[in-house]
Amino acid sequence: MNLKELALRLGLSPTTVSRALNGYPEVNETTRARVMAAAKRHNYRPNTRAIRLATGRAMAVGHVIPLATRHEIVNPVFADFIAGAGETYSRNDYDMVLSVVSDADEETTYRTLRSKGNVDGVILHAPRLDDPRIPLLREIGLPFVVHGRSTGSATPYAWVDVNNRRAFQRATEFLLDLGHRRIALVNGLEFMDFAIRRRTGYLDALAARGIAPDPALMTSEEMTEISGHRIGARMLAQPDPPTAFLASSMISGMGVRRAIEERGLVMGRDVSVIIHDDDLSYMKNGEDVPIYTATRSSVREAGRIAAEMLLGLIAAPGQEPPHRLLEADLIIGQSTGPAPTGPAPR
Amino acid sequence: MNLKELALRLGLSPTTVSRALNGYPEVNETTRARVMAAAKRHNYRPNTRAIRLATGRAMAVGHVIPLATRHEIVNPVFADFIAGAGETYSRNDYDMVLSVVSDADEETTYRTLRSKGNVDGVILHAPRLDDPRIPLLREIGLPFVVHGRSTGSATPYAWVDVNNRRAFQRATEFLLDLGHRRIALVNGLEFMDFAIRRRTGYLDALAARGIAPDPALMTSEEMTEISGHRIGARMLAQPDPPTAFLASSMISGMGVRRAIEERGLVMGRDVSVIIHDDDLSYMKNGEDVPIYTATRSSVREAGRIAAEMLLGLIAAPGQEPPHRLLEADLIIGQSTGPAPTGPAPR
DNA sequence: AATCGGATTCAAACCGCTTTGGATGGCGCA
DNA sequence: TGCGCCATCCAAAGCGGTTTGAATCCGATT
Repeated sequence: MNLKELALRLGLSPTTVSRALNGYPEVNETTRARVMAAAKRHNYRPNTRAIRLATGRAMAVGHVIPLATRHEIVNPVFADFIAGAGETYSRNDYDMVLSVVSDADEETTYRTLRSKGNVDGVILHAPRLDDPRIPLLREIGLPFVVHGRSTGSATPYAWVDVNNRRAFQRATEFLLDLGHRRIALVNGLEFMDFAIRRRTGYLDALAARGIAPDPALMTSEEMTEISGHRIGARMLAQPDPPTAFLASSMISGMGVRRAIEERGLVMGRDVSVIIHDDDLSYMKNGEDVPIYTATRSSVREAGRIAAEMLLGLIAAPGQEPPHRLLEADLIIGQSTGPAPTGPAPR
Repeated sequence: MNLKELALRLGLSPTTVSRALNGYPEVNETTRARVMAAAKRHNYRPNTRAIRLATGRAMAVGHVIPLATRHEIVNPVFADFIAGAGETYSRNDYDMVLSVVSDADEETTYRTLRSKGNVDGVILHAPRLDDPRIPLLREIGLPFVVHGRSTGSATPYAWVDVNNRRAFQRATEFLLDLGHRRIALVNGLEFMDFAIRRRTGYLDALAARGIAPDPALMTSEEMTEISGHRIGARMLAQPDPPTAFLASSMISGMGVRRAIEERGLVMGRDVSVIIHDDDLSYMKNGEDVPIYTATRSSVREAGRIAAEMLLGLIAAPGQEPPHRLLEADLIIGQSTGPAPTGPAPR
């Protein structure tokens, strides 16, 4: 059942039927009702491909998922971010098209997406320092929103980000207030923009209390359980071990916890741990009470917001690039406590 | 730059240019070379929307991601499955469109996808027992491939699945060979088809050795760390605790491990653990040597295979639905050992 | 020399919708 | 009665490709 056929049955022209269905004013309300009814009755759905060609809009947005060729890692937060964004898209009748692409091909992908007209805009994931994709997208004129920010980028751009600096600053302050002085930072890879900001927040808080950072307490690695465990174990074996850890993700936090418990110590009593919690649906920080004290910010919510921003940008191009800074909550769990006085047990 | 304009510059008709670019035989090779060169020079890319309308094909496949409304869980294996499938799609110039949809709207989504012509086929995720989506898709005539299987489904359908039954049977046998007699099953929710099959494999292995299953050792919950921990703790506190655990995912296995260590026991020495390892890129089972003994099957590879199967189905419809059963590897890690003789320590 | 057939090329229809630029008809008003 | 103005509807021209059916060219065949 297509428009022409429906029009035929109604004894109307395709023009009128199209207008009736799309809510244009120049059609009699009685007629509109008739058309609507007939459309429903015959289960008519306009062909998306035709709409797209006729309107020149793709009614789709792209998410280009870079596959770091070296370690082939798929970022675990994607699933939730996309779930959030997806809700927004379906509500607005947009398709979400994903391109999984090795990062060598990323530039080509954007250019192709643009010239073939597959999408009306894209979300940029996992930005780095002075990310070259930002000027690229600007140059080819494809509307985009960055999930995160890119320190050093000269081009203005739209973004949605968590206030990572402030989150880690607050977390550090919280630990300092509990009396901790040796606080380890288990950070993600620092070519990623968010990792840099987190470190800055950590350093700022230390500096404000006049505490010199100890390089031996600062690491920057992939955020896996293994890596968290290795780092935790190594640091706790030091002569002057940290009494608290600040971990960039729940997963690495779990590794740290394992290292703590392996030494017969108790998390929250002997050693404190704060993690950053993306509030992933398949990785909850406890069921009712949080296990870990955490800086929490829902990545799913970020997805929703980024998607809305992008649709706005597509609808009204040429405006000043908007942005949104989300504050993370500091939620108190059972993994933190006052710094132990005296020598550590064992 | 579009086809008409390119044709104009070349002094050819759009017909010829189109044919030259698409490799049709009825065009002089000299002309073809000229056309190709001009296309490259002017950076011509045919407009996808026009191709789609003209050919009647969407050149896109859909992945409908159900969002269980109750717990709003995004399945953590999606990211990797999709990464695998995505590679296949880009190689074949197909788009991957994701619809995130609450499972109440799932039927509508499939029907809409079909009648609006957004996709040429879909991948069905997370099948349940006698899954109603299978006859639905068959009825509306949308080609599809199921990731997993659906016990009890009368309609034939295409699928790609891991041999879950056999994997868990082998894992159980392995533990039995090590002398374990009280083996706990920490299974996923058993309305999911894969969970049922895993339990069957476990039961089969026990039965083959004449061991009666103990309901107190069999659980079926969401596969989270918390849940694994709770189950592990409860079971280990029983009067006659299990000496081994079989966990349906690495995450729940991590919870079990924590419960073990909390009791001062050592995994692999006092209590054995086998997990199922989907080989997720962000959740590796150890770096060089595996930590957990595991039944391993790459979900990313499954994505690749399912995507290829679907593209095949789209290209040649009406054939007998193909399927592919992937065997899981049983890889030996450090989490298993001979059953302790005598009473458990402590 | 006339005919034939293969190799090339082209004009035009078509895919299913939107949108522009009129037509048509009824009604109020001078 | 004549005119202008709305309200309503329609024919036709796109959108940018693919594909059908036919034309043209040319060397080969008879």
